[in-house]
Amino acid sequence: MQPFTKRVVDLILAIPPGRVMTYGQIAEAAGNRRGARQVVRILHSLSASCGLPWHRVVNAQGRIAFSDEEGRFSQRALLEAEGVVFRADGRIDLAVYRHTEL
DNA sequence: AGTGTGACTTGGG
DNA sequence: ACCCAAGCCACAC
Repeated sequence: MQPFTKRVVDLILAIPPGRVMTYGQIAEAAGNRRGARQVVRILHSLSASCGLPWHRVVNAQGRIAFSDEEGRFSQRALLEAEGVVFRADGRIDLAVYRHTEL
């Protein structure tokens, strides 16, 4: 496993319940500001096998980055279960829930 | 080897 | 608010 990948995984695992991080933020924290898509791929490929909390990762607009209807529903349900409140337009307030890596 | 695509981001009009 | 172009990078065909 590459260093970048490990960093990304660690960062995601370090997100406390009720908080979220954006792809770009994770990528930057992991050392590659332009690696948002890489983060996406990692999540997509490892969440299934490693039980990563993919639901705590959203796009820069505070919206669930998912094309699948079921996936979005699941993620919303999981986040709400952790205390995250969604706005009327289906977004979450990043100013409140964004987890900064210290 | 070349091309297209995506669970992205940022910046400009 | 919305749409679009460019940047970046791994993977599938």
